[in-house]
Amino acid sequence: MRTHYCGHVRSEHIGKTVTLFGWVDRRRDHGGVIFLDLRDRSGVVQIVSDPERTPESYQQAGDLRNEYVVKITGRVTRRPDDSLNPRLATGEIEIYADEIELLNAVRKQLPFQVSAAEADPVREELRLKYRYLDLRRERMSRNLQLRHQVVKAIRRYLEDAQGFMEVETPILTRSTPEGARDYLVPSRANPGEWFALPQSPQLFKQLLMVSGFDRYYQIARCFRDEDLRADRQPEFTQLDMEMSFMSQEEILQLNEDLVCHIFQTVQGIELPRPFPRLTYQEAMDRYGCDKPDTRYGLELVDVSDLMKDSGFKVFSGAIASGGIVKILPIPGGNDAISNVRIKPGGDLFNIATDAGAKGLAYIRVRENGEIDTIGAIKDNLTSEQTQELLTRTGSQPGHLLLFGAGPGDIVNKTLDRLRQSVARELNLIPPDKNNLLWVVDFPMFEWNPDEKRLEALHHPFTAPHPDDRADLKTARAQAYDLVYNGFEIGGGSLRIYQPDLQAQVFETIGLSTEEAYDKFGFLLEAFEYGTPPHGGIAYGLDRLVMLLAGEESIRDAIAFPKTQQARCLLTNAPSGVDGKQLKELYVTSTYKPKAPGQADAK
RNA sequence: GGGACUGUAGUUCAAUUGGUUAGAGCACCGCCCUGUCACGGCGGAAGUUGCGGGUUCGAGCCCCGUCAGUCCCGCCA
Repeated sequence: MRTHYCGHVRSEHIGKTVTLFGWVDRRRDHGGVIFLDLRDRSGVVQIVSDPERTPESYQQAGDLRNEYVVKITGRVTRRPDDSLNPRLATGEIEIYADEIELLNAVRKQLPFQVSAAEADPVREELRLKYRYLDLRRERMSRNLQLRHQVVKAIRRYLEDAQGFMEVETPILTRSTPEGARDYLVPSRANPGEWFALPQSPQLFKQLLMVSGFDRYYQIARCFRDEDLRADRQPEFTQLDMEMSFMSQEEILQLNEDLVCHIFQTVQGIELPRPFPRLTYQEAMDRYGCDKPDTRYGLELVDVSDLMKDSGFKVFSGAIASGGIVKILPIPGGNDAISNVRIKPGGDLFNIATDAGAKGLAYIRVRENGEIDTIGAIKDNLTSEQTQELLTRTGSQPGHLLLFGAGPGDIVNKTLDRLRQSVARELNLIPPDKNNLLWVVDFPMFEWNPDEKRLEALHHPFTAPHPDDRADLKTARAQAYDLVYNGFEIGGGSLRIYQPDLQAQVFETIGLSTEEAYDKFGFLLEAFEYGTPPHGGIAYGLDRLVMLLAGEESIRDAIAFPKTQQARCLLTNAPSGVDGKQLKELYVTSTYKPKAPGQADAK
């Protein structure tokens, strides 16, 4: 009996004859026996070519180098030697080759060692140029398999357990209201007009609700033409969901279920439930951030009321002009953080000023309960105020207190960045911790100082909290984000389904009825044909996979990612096109793209 | 648009204050040994120091420009 076990040979196959396909990963010759490591997508299997058994196979194996695609037929045996090396993929079983067929050659010198030890770094530029080889490496192969497992778990749960249905939405479409820059595609059939690639399927999924597909999901590709980061790519994948007739509470419950299912099936991790919830206000108060990393403490303390009448004008002045004063207390900060770093030119000072702060005040709590600080603070604090301040911040000897004073958004931004930086430096972040939490009750709108108007924080179809209808300007939204270890991995909202309320929201953000209809009249018209109450959520799939894989770059969760300059080093896209193509598209350009690396040409 | 870091053999790195013929591990090639598994031994080949210019008696190292990659700010849910 000959069984085909390509890529899945395990100890239960011992005694059977198998056929395997793969790449010769390494070849060694010992004691007249030739060993081949065969790499395929399940890892590495050791092949033994025994000269006493089959002279032909020995001859073939002897001619091999580490550079062939092969088909090997042989018998699975247990390794005779019991000194197994558990670190290696090979070991427990091996295969006596009866026949080795060379299917294809491989260039003898690879750009980098595919089988190199995990610790061996390779320049990312090279990895991206030869991505197909990079993906052969164990780490990347594992990441893509993990991604596949996550998607499979999502589909199983949503379709089989919850009755969701996947619907594909257009890639060539209109601009949606997310607010990022669009990728545009010229229309040959409609001279001078342009498609936009979707920033998300937002409008289409709401239309599907009107159509009666009350539980929709899609693994959806999205595009945003903004600058890249370690966790941002110009094209990325969302798990996009929308459902009708469900309350916010029901949506959160279903999604907790989904996320627990993913962690359970993919990682074998049982997440504690229910997920903690923070209101937006609590998150900003305690962490200065709407996606707080709650794996460690370092919570912020508001001392505005204490400093209101302080003689220290930086503090009292900030409050007088509508700002706040908050403290980031750092246990052990006295020893760990020197004054040089807090004062002008220091790294922590720079973090503060980069965030918009004017400076960085501090107090050091000494052994005897005394405090060290700059004179201007010390001279203007009564001993009662000092005591209250130390009590509120839970200060012990050794604490360093960093102050933020000024407009609330700048103070929060400053202390949030300092908090994260300090936590990393002091190793306060526990490994292997999975903190998931909901942030709820986001505000509906945010003041845009540049355009001098209110802006929808989420998007303009987000429903306001039913208790806050009286004054929409300050209303909370029925919007929620899912935060995982300080990363926003999902966000959504209940949507507006009543036309009059929608009109009020447009009015609030200064969008006239005409402008609104011009932008998304098709959606507003659809809503006149009986819209069910609905809401949804979208997850950043690449980011989720990155975090589950323990990677620090989203690129390591994507098969073929772009560089920070939004180029593909493998295909060298984007590229210039010939004039004929442009002419067909009625696109004229006076800008001649330079070839990448042109300056290198002689 | 801005800031920081990086670029040396196929690859990962080293090279004192600017000073001889730019070194090492892995990979590659040859020979030997060996049920090996990061095998071992001996030998070999391999370099426009990203590219262009400048300073200098002399530049991998200093200066200017440029290309590429990474991280961050702005931007972006």
